[in-house]
Amino acid sequence: MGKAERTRQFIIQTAAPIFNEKGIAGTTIDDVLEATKMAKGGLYGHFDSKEEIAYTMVDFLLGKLSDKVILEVSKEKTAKGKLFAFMNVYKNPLASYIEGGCPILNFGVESDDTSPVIKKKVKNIIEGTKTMLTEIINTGIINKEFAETINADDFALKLFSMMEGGMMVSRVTNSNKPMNDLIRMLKKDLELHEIKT
Amino acid sequence: MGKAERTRQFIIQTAAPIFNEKGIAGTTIDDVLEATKMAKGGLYGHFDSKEEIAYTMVDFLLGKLSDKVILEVSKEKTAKGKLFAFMNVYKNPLASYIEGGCPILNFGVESDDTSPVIKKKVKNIIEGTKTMLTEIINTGIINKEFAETINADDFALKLFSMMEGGMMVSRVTNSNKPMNDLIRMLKKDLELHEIKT
DNA sequence: TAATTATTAGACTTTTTAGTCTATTTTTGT
DNA sequence: ACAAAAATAGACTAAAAAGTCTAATAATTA
Repeated sequence: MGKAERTRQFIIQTAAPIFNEKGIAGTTIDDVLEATKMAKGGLYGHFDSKEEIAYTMVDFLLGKLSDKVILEVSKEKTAKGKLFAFMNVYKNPLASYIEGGCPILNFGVESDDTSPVIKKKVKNIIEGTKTMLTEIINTGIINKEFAETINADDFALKLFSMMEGGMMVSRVTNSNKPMNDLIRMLKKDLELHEIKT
Repeated sequence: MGKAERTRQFIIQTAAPIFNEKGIAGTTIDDVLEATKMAKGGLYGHFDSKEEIAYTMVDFLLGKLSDKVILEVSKEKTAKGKLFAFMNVYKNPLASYIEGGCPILNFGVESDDTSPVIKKKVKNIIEGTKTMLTEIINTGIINKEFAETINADDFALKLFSMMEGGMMVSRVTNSNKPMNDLIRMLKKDLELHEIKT
């Protein structure tokens, strides 16, 4: 990795949280310059426009969350363990894994009526995540970990939607309690379908 | 209502959907002028600044949603009917009651790290809505409509979070299906606690 | 290590956005 | 209908934002 690529990565890692917190429209190039202590020429040597910067930040943040989820989920062996690990990534919305909360939620809400390009990126992550959760649950059914009473598609959608909705509620109300209550409910719900061995 | 107040209301009703769709940072004064066909002098005769316009739009949109919810819920007599009516306000995220989706979600996500004033407004609506739902459920328990197995606080939070999360998922994926699936699950869930008469 | 290439600083230009001001028009109360 | 008050149009100013350019500096490699 040459100097240019290292600097590019530094810019991305340093400025990405700002985009996650203030949104794309709410973040200025000056914000990026201030955070990175770079001058304009330096920044524009690595990116052509604010739009390109924004797309890069969105890709980086969605990828970072995705990597974290995959890492945590893959540490667990059972379906139940994997689903619990997924939920645990979302606990603590006030000090979330990525500053500013869930980038899926943030960019999803910002882009749905303003940027088809970003909307598509978010859509892909949502569908990938939902598919992953569905497969975990179906594997759990096959392995006799869960009863066939559980509907994998439904549970995956419910779980994901509660994490996203809970993220917003917890962040706006300045409390981790809503999210923790939701996670507790989901874990209990899941255990209802569990086949005790 | 004099001319001034009528014009002010016209501006609010005409421009509010733009703020809901594009966000506050993403909406310009020129957007408002174009939508209302007004000139700058006209607009600034009714508002002092973009900030004041934004606050007014947020209040209007949150109030409009709140009024709609109260109207629909009050039409029903049973707790189950009221909860179903609440959910039905959220169905059809692609052609939502207010253009641009749920203002609680939109402004909650935009303001949580950028505007304490708007964040507070959203927080109040969230808490009011959750309290309303909790009271409906508790009344349902008292009236022997629901078994005491239902936890009012938990169910209210779950219901609300699923509507908000589902709103984002449905809008980003361009499909009402996620929201409709969530509503179906919630109705089924509720009926599990129902005392059949 | 010298030559070549890549990177950076920051002043400058352009564009966009917010906000002001005043002459004119419109409304309203008598 | 008319005088007083309110509202409006739109050119103008101010500020903030994005984006460009070049001389200088630093990194890379032959």
